[in-house]
Amino acid sequence: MQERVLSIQGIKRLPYYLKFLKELKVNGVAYVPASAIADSLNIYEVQVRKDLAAISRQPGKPRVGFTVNALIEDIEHFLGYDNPNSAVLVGAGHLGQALMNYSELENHGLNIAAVFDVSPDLIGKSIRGVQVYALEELVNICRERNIEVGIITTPVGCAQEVCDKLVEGGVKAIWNFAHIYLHVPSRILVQNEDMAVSYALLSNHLANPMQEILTEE
Amino acid sequence: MQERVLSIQGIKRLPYYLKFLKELKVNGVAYVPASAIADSLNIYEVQVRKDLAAISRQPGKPRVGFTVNALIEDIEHFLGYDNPNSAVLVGAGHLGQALMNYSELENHGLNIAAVFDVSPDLIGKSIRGVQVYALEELVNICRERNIEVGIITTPVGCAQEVCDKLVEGGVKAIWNFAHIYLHVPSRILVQNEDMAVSYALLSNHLANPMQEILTEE
DNA sequence: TAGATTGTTAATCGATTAACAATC
DNA sequence: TAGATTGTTAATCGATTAACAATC
Repeated sequence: MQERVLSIQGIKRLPYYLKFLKELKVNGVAYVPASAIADSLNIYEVQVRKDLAAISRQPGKPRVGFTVNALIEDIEHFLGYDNPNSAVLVGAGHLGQALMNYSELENHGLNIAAVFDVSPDLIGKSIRGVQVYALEELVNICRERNIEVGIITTPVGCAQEVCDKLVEGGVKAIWNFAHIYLHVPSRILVQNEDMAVSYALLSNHLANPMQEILTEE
Repeated sequence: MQERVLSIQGIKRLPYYLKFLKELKVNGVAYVPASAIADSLNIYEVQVRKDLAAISRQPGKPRVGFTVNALIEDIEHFLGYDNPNSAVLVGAGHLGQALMNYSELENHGLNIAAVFDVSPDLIGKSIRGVQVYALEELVNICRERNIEVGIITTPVGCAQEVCDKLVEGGVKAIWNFAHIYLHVPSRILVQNEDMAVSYALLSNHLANPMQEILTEE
């Protein structure tokens, strides 16, 4: 029997599978073969089958395919979307506010419990129903409310300092949008979302068009 | 002789090397060994050496290391930061405005020539000195000004439609921030920057802490 | 000279792709 | 039954890591 292990690249594909499956569901489609998922994303169907074999709790049926509803549930479960996490967001600039408006996060189990900023204009107000606090309160509020995830959308200059406070406050993971390599204890996961890295790939491709760089991230 | 080719993962590391090297330069450091770069990012020094071997135009010197200034120039050249590209940005919400404020992009050769939106409140105004136009003008302005890069920061619902217009307008690459797999002719590069993908990795890790997922993107 | 650091070649690891057997 | 689709095992490809020779 195959080991039920999914590659990191495979995990990255799951949100796209999920999006496609939800569209099928809305259109009332009950079953889907791996080939249809593969076609929608321009990848090989074997890859889809391997990914699904690692995460689906019921096997696909020959001549029929996979049950759309079951697959949606399995992917959501594997990605932990049924496992609520409490978070704080630090840095209420445009990027921070873009995240606050991204309702998918809430649907996927991420509850932003508090926002932090340095601007006196924002402190004490609320954004999308979430209170904005001064940075000084970060450690205490994280501890009191048992916060698991810290989101850093500050300027790069204070990102490490904010990160240290989040760690002190006891978070398990940091979602970092600043272009900096954060130093953290090894038990903490840092997930980087770095526009500078994404731009580097784009710029490099435009400067060296002979290189074959794939469209995937 | 080694082939001077850099892996995609290697390209993703370059912006971090660059950031570290610029800090050294500010501090007046003239030479740096690969081991110092590796230490700053918690990676193996052999990996740094391989990456640098692929992009540096002068070799490193035994007992001394690499020249900081030369390395900065070589990385910037390899990433195409000395190769200016003209761009348009579609979708002037929080995420779009965050990008407009990200001055690194301009320093790295990306000039945003025009912004597009559907909101009558924004059309005709300017953001950070860049004029906001109605979506109807997208194709024409791309053609007239020879735009090379289209940036999509719209809601997911209109992303494919905007993408089609950018392709019609003749862009070579699309920097896509919407959670959607864009269908484009094969000559066009799509660089995805997808928060939903990044979040999936984070959420999966929190739900299955036994899995060893690395901190790198 | 000895030692720090470089660059290269070979080995390992991880992910994708190909070939094929199993099943409804 | 034939054929569509599944899942698995083996082969290939790409990236990292280890071992080592070269140089100032």
